[in-house]
Amino acid sequence: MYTIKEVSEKTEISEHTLRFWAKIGFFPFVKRDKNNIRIFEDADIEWVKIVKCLRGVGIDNKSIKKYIELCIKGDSTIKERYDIIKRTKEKALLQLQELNKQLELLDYKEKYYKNLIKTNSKDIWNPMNK
Amino acid sequence: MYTIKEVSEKTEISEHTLRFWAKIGFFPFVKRDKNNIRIFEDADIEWVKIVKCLRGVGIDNKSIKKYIELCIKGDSTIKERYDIIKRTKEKALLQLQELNKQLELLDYKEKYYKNLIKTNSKDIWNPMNK
DNA sequence: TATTTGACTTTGAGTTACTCTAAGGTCTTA
DNA sequence: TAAGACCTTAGAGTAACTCAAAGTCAAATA
Repeated sequence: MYTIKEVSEKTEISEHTLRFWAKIGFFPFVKRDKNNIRIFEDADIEWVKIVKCLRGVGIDNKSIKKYIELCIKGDSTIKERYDIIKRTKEKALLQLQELNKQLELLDYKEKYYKNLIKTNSKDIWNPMNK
Repeated sequence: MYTIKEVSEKTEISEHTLRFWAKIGFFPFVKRDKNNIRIFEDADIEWVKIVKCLRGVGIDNKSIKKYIELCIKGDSTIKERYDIIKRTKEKALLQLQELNKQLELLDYKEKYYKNLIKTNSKDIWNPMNK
């Protein structure tokens, strides 16, 4: 059983964001104690990680909410949930490609600047080198 | 020489966003024709791609603006620009790790659902499986 | 020639997803 | 009993788009 602060530390999601996610219905299973304080179980932490994963690959909050509702609805929605996960994975793979391209560009620029500094030469006006 | 529409197609950045970026000073080198229409050169396209790359790895607009100003300032800022690129690259590498972790989770879930469908079994209430 | 089409312009409002502040309740420790 | 560390909520503020409205201009079509 964890407080929101502990969940924040475990998941690396800020308390603010966790409360915001709670408010918009991302944690329908989290109980409260007699003082109205949220008590997260281990299973809730896993749930937070899933939400973090979906947000992390750019799924918007409305779609995440929809997925959560499908989970609650039960077995009849398994196929639909499978499709969502599959599409999300495909999206994430595209992001991976994009990120690798960006890393290549950053690597090129890092080396360019490093060489400029080492040889004490002047920068040439060419956007590729900026 | 390209119109904003062509730049949008070449860079996969919406015209809206390109105009927004222009407004906040991301393209200080783009000229206008006699009708006040922006004319992008090949070098400007490269520049757009660099901005896209920096935004893509989550650098905020204020920091991008600062980097652009350092570029304009000239050779005295080379070391500072090198540091920015280096830190950005490190940030992107962390994102790559994170994305790979997320892909692992999505892959696990995809397989889980696939198996549920194949064996026509029931979902077990466990957040790892949602 | 007139008008319609389509690309461009600007300003400014709307949206998403946080992010933060203020005001306040409860519990433990000095 | 008061300070400190937790927690709560409502609501304001922010970043980065995203879109709509209103308008200019030039080429293509009736």
